[in-house]
Amino acid sequence: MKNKTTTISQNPKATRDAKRTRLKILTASREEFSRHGLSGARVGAIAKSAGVNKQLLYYYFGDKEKLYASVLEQAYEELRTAEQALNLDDLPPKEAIEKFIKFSFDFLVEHKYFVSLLNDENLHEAKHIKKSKRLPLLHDRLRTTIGGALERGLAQGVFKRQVDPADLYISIASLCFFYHSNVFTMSAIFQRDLASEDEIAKRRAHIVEMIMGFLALESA
Amino acid sequence: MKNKTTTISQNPKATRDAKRTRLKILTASREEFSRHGLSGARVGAIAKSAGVNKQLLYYYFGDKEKLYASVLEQAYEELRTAEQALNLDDLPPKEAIEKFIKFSFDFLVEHKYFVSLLNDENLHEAKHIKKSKRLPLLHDRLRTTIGGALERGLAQGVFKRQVDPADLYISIASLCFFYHSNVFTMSAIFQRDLASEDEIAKRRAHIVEMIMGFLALESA
Amino acid sequence: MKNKTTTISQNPKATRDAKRTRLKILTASREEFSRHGLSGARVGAIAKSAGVNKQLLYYYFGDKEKLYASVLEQAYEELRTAEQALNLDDLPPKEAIEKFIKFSFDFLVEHKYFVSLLNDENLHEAKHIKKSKRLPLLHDRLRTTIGGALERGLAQGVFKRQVDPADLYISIASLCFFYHSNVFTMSAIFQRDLASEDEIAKRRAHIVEMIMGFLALESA
Amino acid sequence: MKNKTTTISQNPKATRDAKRTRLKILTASREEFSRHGLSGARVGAIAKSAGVNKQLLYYYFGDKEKLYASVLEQAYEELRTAEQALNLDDLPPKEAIEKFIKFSFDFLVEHKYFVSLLNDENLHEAKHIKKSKRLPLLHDRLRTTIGGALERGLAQGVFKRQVDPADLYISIASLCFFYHSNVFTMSAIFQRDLASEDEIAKRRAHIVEMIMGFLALESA
DNA sequence: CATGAATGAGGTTTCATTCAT
DNA sequence: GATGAATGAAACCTCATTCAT
Repeated sequence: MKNKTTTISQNPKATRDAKRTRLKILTASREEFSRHGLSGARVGAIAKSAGVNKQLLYYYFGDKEKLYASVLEQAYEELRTAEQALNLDDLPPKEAIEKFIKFSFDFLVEHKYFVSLLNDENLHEAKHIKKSKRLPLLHDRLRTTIGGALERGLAQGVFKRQVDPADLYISIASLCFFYHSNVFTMSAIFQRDLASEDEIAKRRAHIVEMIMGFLALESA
Repeated sequence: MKNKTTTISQNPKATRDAKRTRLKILTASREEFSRHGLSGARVGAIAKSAGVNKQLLYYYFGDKEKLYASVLEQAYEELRTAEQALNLDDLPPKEAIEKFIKFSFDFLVEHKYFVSLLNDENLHEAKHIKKSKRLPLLHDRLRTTIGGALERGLAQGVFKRQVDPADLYISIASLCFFYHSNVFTMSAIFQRDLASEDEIAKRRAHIVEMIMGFLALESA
Repeated sequence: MKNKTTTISQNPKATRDAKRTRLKILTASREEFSRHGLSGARVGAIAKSAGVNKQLLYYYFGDKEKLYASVLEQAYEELRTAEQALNLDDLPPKEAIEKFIKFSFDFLVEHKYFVSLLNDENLHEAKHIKKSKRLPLLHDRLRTTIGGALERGLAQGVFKRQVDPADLYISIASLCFFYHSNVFTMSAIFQRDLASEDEIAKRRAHIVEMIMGFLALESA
Repeated sequence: MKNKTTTISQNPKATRDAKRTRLKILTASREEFSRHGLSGARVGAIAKSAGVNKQLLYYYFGDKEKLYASVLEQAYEELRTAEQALNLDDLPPKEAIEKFIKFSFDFLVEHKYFVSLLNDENLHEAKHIKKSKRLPLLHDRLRTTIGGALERGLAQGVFKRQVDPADLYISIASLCFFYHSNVFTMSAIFQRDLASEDEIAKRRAHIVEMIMGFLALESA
């Protein structure tokens, strides 16, 4: 009786498994919201692709907007969790920052939905993630990690300038995020397929060089 | 026929002035689309805020999506026109690039709708602007201008590395665009108001320094 | 051009006649609301029986609840208008009161929807008619009329007691309204068909006698 | 088996006590149905306020409508039981009738839900209470009681007219019921708070006077 | 006796769009 | 060039009810 929940989750074919159902809904929602945005997404489409009754979305998440907020929170958590798994604190400063840049870039390649979700959330002035209490905490840890690497690098002389870790983070995020975020309009305008593997690899290198160069350069 | 339009536009209160009406609709649409995206925008809201009958939107633009495409095209034209007015070709290379960076940043401060419109269009994989024939042309001129400055700078020794003008453009755009595009989520997560005048000014300087530093640094 | 509206309303078959359409909706709504109450009524059923598109109800009335409020207001107006057409002020006091009682009773026989509408509105604690500004005014006139008859009767000695016109009105309304309002439960419990013509006529006489007797009796 | 229930009801905290659970559901239902009517009531709301699982309502009562019928029957029984506890047969005729009037009025003050329930049941043309077999029986006794008092009063000369007990009952019920039933719309229209203690006391006296006066008056 | 998970039908409302003038 | 009236499809959401345990 005690391990009832455990028992059920061990059964992958159980139909009455709340956790599994919740997750199926969340995954389907992420896909739909990232493809069409909050207002373009269709509750019916989510239910269908999750293979559940429409009403179940309401049963578990209340309404469309709360479901959207849950998707956002989950997406951010995924990012932060992966970041922490990098163990940057154990690396020498240059390696740490470089690894972080590459990770930031690659994460977006592998989680394309993240870009669209965030853009759409910005359209709504971040009102959904503002409600989350967990997210700022997760971010604090990241800031400490980057800040630590920068300080160590400065002490060891491999970095030449004092940089606010948040500022650096924003620059890295800018360079990584924009490319994926605007790949369609840029490709259209430059008439050049920026989504090709070659272009992506080139860009990745370009970003690493720009950031590392910046840190290695004495401030004016 | 020719002076008919002229005559009418001289009368600012004319109700039956096609050009004026078209413009009113376009302006209202830009606002609505940038605030809510294509699917979040409401045709009725546009008509109301433009002060015209809903049916007129259809009369002038066909349907919602064509109206959206018109707004996008107009927005891009505005940007490119302003860029050309900078006359970068007449400036020394460093001044030219620096001026371009600052312009790119400031334009987004003053035209916030541009950021949202572009993000939303990327959600739709740029399918609307792909239809435009004018936009690539406008862009070519820009590439030439930046490329020219880079070459002159390299020849004069003020820039130390060979850079593809498109790559540079993307980096500049990344750094400028992302900050405005993601100001809400970043503010929420960092719990710091990145939309304040101070933060914006700091960011602007940071970007200029990063790009100019990059160009001045010998490639690894 | 000027008498455009007039012209249209003269055409009984016009499809694009706002006034006629509004009225059709209102009539169908009155029927549906009186039969099923606010929450039991179906917007779709109203549209169907009015012979119009569902959306049109929203176009004209905003939402279900505003439509309900309009129905209530219209129903009350009908009652008050009919009351005023009685010209009670021109009659001797006894005749006036008696005519009023009979009218009050008969009105409910002929406008059965009125009873149900009012009962349902009381379930909602009169929140819809509270919003109406016209209704209290209409009622004031009635109070004056009844008050006048009572005073004249007292002066002439045909009535023996001083009665607050509002109190009398409530008593009359009670006796008339309840019978129609509770005809179903009473019939069920007494196992006697109180809706038959005979019973109704008997009741009508009984009420007149009770009220007139009361007024003729010296107060204890 | 017999004393099982007894045993359990001695334990007031038992969760598995059928009788207690049934009663909790019934009480919650009475509240919900009287507030919102049959169609406005929500099964989920009842379950929640009864503190039980929704499915239990179905287990005990079959469906929403049967639950509604049970509530109605219980309410009526409460009324008739209280009426019989008055022991009117043991009183002199005038006292008996007067006591009955006052009781009828006060009962509705203290059991406001009764008014709403009955109104709503009339909206449904009494179809639920029609199914009850007990209710007519209960009513017969009442008729006999009132009839007895009327006859005795006539014989003793304190009442001056022959009145059908059912007719008298209806008049009393009308005057008592309507006031509570329509207190909201009447207050709104007269712009006077008829729910205040003063108004209620005044009304109660008025009704007693009107009925007793009627009985004391020789028929025309 | 009791519960949480799940469903299907249908409810109100919104939306882009078209018709008739 | 401009309007108000009207539509059909589909959106979100709610509801009473049943299933599986």
